[in-house]
Amino acid sequence: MSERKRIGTKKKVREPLSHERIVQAAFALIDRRGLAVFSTRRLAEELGCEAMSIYHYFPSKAHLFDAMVDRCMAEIPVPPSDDDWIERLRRMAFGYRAMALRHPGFYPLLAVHRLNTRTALGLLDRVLKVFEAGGLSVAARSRQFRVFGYYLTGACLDETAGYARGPSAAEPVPGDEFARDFPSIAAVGPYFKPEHHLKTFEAGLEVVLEGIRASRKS
Amino acid sequence: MSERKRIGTKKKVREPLSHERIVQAAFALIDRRGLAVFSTRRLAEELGCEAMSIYHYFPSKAHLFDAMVDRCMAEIPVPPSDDDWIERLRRMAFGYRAMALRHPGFYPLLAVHRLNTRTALGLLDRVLKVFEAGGLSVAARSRQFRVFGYYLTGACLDETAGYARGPSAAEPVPGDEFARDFPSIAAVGPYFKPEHHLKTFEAGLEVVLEGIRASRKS
DNA sequence: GTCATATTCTTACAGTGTAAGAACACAAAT
DNA sequence: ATTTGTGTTCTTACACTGTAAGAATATGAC
Repeated sequence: MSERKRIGTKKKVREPLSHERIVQAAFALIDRRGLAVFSTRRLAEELGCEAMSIYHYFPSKAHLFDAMVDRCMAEIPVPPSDDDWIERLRRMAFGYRAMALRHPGFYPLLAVHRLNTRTALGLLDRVLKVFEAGGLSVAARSRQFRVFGYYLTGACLDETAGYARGPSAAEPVPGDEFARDFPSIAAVGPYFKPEHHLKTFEAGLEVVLEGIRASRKS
Repeated sequence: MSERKRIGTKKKVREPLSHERIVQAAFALIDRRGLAVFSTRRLAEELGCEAMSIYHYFPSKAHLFDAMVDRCMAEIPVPPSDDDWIERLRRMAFGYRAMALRHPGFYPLLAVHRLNTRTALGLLDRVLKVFEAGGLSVAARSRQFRVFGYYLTGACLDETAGYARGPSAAEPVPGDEFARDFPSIAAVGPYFKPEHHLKTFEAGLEVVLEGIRASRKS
């Protein structure tokens, strides 16, 4: 690692491309400017290369997205197995949410993405093992696992791309009409701000976890 | 309405375009072939016209999607207010799910769409009124309303575009390796089939509803 | 008929993902 | 130092997208 690239001269020196660098740049671009404006050409611009150069590392945009999904899943920590199983689920839920909030632009894509890479399946498998450790029957843990996932997906989607942020061409209803025609929404409006998201997430999570714990008897 | 169009002759007779007909055709196309292959040109083909003719009725694709979202929201029945409030929430949850399942191709778009049309806001307002009827404080109903929505969104997304259906370029892990490397997933596999979706949805919904009911005291 | 208006189509453009292959870089072998 | 090979990057091209601008057509009023 002595003088392999002569950094600092004016001569078109550039970090060479790599899977890692491309994935990083894609996250940076998407989480900063949104999925809607993402394209291979813009990503290439960000990387300082031509669009087709990316295809030497990823055979298609879909494969790049797969790699990004994989990376997101790998970021989620799985707590040690000597903790209480419910506590482990709670920790993983927070870990999942933290991942989503680190990638607000990308998360909506992850939420509807098929999870069939080894990394993703490995995580799901480990989550299911926690349900097994809790002593749930096959039927119970398959259900509770899904309910757990439903809640996490819905919550993270709302916090990242929620209906206040999603795309829409309709112009918003003006403030005064809004207050008159939708008084119940207006009343809770202040509580819909981001600073209440964590509390809401926690409250809902506890309910879901309580349901999971209770399902052990049935 | 006697002989306005002479139906049945070979002469290029065609139902004239309309907002309604375009929206219907868009639902048909998307729910049959998926969002990925949808385009204005293909929709025009389905309608028997040219792509630009659609723009006389909707100023952009985004506006068409807005109209479709609106229509979906209008399809959800709101139960009469003399029922028990929890029962009303349960009914609306099933109504919402039924809407999603009627439009499996379109739902993923709806799930991340901003809801700021009058129709959509009207529905949200009526849902919030149910929480008010239940006697929840402003803070409690703002939270429980969101948790309710999180669950519905996550569940319907999974049932329509779930991770078993979403896009992915990665080739699936072969069966024998799967059983060896991901035994916990393999064990619950049979329970992940669509015939178990309803039971799972109901189980999770009851947990969420119980949480909502319990939040009245706090 | 003529005319006004509403509807539909033609053409065109900038942007997309990516196939095919040319051009380049650089280490090892001569 | 030159050649060779191999991995990396770029050039060009194509079929597709959403939609702007305006021409052509249909429809009904007078």
